Amino acid sequence: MQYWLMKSEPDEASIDDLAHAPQRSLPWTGVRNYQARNFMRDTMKIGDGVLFYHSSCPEPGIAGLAEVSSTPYPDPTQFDPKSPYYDPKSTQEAPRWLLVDVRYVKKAALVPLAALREHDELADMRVLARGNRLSITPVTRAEWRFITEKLMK
DNA sequence: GCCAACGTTGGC
DNA sequence: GCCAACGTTGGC
Repeated sequence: MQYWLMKSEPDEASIDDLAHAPQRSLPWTGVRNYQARNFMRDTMKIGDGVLFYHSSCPEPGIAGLAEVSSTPYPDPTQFDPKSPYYDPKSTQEAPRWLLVDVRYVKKAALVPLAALREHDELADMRVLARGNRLSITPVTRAEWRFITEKLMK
């Protein structure tokens, strides 16, 4: 059992969108970074905890909790020429991009990015590192507990 | 809209 | 394999 922080632009997929999706679950489409893909393909397991983070929006921060709800499979958007995530170099035989499904667990009062920065316990979080752009980052059990028990009440 | 930081591409 | 140029991310 591991923990993750996954960024999503709320204009694309917000915590509310996830809550109202069929089965309260959505495929995590659009990741086009190899490191983030590798986390989904190689490391994530069903049931892993997810901090659902809203990025590129007026109030960036952790908006709720989710969980990994599938094993990895090819991201269908890579094969769709009309999709902004279309990848002409990928093939059905050797798909380049794999994803997992993520299921809603709960919505919480937003824990803003600025609030995360206030706590020494979270100082090593990858998402807080200068220049961080990785959309999926591992979270330690201690960080997970601190955020879910102390900051999400 | 700005711009720092980063990942990817492609010429050599 | 190097590295400059380019495109993207994402907070502010």
